[in-house]
Formats: sequence, C-alpha cells, structure tokens
Amino acid sequence: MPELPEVETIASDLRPHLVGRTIVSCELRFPTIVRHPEPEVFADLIAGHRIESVKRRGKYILLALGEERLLVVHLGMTGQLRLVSPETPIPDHTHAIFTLDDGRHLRYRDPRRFGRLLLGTEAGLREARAMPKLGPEPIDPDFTGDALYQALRRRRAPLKAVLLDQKALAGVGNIYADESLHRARLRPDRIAEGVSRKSARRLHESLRESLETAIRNRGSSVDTYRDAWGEVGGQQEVLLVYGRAGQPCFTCGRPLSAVRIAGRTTVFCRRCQH
DNA sequence: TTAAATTCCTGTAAGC
DNA sequence: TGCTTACAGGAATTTA
Repeated sequence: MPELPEVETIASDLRPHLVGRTIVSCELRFPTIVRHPEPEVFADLIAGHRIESVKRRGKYILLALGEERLLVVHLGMTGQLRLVSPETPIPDHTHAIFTLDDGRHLRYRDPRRFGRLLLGTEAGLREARAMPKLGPEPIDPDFTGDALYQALRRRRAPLKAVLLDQKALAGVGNIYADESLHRARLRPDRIAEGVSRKSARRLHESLRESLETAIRNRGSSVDTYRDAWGEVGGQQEVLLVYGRAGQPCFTCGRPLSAVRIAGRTTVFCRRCQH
C-alpha cells in the first residue's frame, strides 16, 4: 500500500525527470479515475503545461503546472505512477497516459481503482471537496512530540484510529501505524486522550524512525507497490509487525496478535505493547 | 463534534 | 481441478 514513504520515493524519483518538461497530451483510457474536474475538461486543460515542481503532501503527489494549478495523484491502494519510454507495452489497468515533450510517457495504472487524479488550484480543490484538509506531516521538523500529544489529548478514539486519520496526521496508513505503535511499545487500542506526554513523545519518535527508515529503503512492496521505474522497495523485508500475525515478536518471541481496529487489521505484541 | 460502519473495487488465496 | 467466498484497505460518505 502506498503510504508516506512509498509516495515520497516516487515523488523524489520523478522530480529530476519531470521538472521542466511539458505535458504534450493526455489520454484517459478509464475517465472516471479523474474526480475533478469533468474528465474531458481535465484532458483539455492539462495539455501544454510545463511541470514546475513535484511535491508530496501526505499520500498525495502534487505536480505544479503554473498559475497555482496542480495535477494531483492519489495512488489509493494499488495505484502506480511510472515513467517509461512510449514503446513500453501498455499493461492492463492503465487508466491515464501523459505524453511529455521528450516523448516519454507518465502512466497511471491502478487495478483496484481506489486512486484518483485531480486538477485545480489548492483552494479550488478544497472548495470542490476533491481534496480534504490534511493534518501535519509527521516527519516535518516543526511537528514535535508535544504537538502530537496535543492532537492525541482531544481524541477519544483508539491510538491506531487517530494515526490513520489523515486530518490528524498526514501520510500514515496501516503499515506504518502498526510499525510505529510497536516501536513505541504502545497498544493500538489504547484510547488516545489517556496517553501520557512521555508516551506521546515516544510515539512521535517512533513515527519518525519508522517512516524515515522506510524512505531510506524505498518503501514497502507488500502488495502491488512499485516505484516509478517498476522496481520493488526493500522495507517489506524488515517490517517488525505488519503482515506477521501469529509469527514471533522479534523482541520477546511471543506470537503476534491480530485484531480489528477502525476497520483495519492490526498486528501487535500483547507482551511488549501496553 | 466525533467515531464507527459502510461503500467502492478487483486480484489473490483459502476452502470445499 | 475448478468454483465460490472471504479478504486486503484509503478515504469519502453515511449513520449513530
């Protein structure tokens, strides 16, 4: 699943190749993958624009096209954004093809179609409710342990649910929520408002470690995740708890438990996490 | 206001 | 072997 580290890997890989390039044309093979504006309008508006920057916000990839206009890509669960030569065979589930002025294709592929493409200004997309207000970036230096503590204090939901809430914290999904809670030795079903300042600081530190380690390892290819070149990441080899239900905890050896919290499979160690 | 449940969607794997 | 069914989950939407 593409979460913050996976999206960061794709955005930073694409940046040097896309900045300065112009989008010559856009072919929508499955138009409903575009959620805003209407797909025909989207395809018309996008041609001829130069890509000024490539950024990431939460799990969103933002391509700035000038005049504050953004091409926004959200990968959902199985979305892939790849930069390829035009001769590369077009695989199934390729929903959009952007042709660049150097001839290369930027292709969006997404078998399960949970992802989306958007076009507009930040304010316009907010207005159209196409893009929600996102919480702080967990690896931003301005986001401190005390800031996380303040965010947790207001919530009566389980810690896991708060970490998954993009309005509370942007970019964390099921993998890194479980990994961070394990590192912080906190049970995922602990109610957020009851967590001490000390524990919140530990969770903040664990979030940083989990996310930054995963970025260094180019993300987790646990499902269909591939980078912009179609390559797998390396973090799935070193995950502590995600996908390891029933297997021994690396710290104490007891089998890891799986429960369902906020509708998500949640793996943790009953001995190490309190 | 907040939190939980539901929905979308298809590939994969388990079970009979 | 082949069919059916359950499951995976990000986030918008609906319900409580």
